[in-house]
Amino acid sequence: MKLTTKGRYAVTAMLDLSLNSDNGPVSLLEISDRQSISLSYLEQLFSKLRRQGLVKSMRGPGGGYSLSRAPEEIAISSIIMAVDENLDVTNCGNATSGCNEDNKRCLTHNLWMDLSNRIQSFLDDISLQDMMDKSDVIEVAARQNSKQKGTRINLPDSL
Amino acid sequence: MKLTTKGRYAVTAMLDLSLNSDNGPVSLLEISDRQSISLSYLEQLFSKLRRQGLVKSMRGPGGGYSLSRAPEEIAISSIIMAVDENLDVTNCGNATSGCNEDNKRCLTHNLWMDLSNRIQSFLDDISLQDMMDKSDVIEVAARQNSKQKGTRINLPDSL
DNA sequence: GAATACCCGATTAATATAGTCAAGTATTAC
DNA sequence: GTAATACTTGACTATATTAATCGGGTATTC
Repeated sequence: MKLTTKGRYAVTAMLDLSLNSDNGPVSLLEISDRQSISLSYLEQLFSKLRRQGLVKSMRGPGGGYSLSRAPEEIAISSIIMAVDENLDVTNCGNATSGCNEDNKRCLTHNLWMDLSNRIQSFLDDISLQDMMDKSDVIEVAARQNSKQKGTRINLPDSL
Repeated sequence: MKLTTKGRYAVTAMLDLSLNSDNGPVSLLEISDRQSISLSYLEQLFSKLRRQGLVKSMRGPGGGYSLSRAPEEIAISSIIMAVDENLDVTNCGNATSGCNEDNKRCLTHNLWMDLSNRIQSFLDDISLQDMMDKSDVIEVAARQNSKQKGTRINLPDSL
């Protein structure tokens, strides 16, 4: 489990998507505008999110992305892991052989794996819905929405 | 709160230090050998750890580093934060002004700060001692120790 | 005073992050 | 069916961070 800006971007984008998905699919261009994340970077992120089954894509005019399941069902951890492909946080490449065996250095491997697992299970318990429910989210989103033309709730970046 | 390999190195080194501090100060050279972390990189890390008051240094022959307080009193979070100087995980530079105000994008700022805080308080509750107490740590350390000449318990890297 | 080991700054190499560019393909609307 | 929309993909580039290296220090012990 890594916590990087990349993961933050992904969580931000997914939150934006979730908050704005009342009127059908959301295009990456919209998210790019609202969150000030470059379109191409979003494309990279959503390519991974789609392959991990977190979002569905619809092509053509009016197309875009939508959540593939309810926000209650999407854990923050799954978003972060989807874009942080590099899953092995260990130096030994998570090698099950030659690591615990033959005197290879593996003590902190276990330690870190354990810590990593605990952080992950912590993030497993926080869903997209949980984050949407936070009062300050609703406040800020509403305030920003009132200042804009569209009917959709807007989600700022700075994630 | 960021989780990077840098922080992992620091936690590894601190664990090694903690496990081997029975016979006085531990030199970085020892840690370097046991953990396969370059000496100069350790110097960089311990420079920060020392400035943050987590370790004490003693110069001269027989010198080295020692924990500045009991391992029960050292939270994993404090180690990671000591070496990850870059504390603001927000894009707006954690600006208290101009962020919540004037339509600057700051919703996910709050969200991420909250998430970051929750992760941090989670890591606040895990001490160096907690990690030392783990059974697999003791097992591996003992096994490795039995295969080496020195009397000290050895801690492998791959953190 | 020689050996040890911390201390510090500058430099470099490797990797990851973030963004760009360009050429696609599928779908919708007309 | 054609044009516009919008996703899809891959290659490429710039920047930042990470990790390591080097070369000189200073303090301390023996």
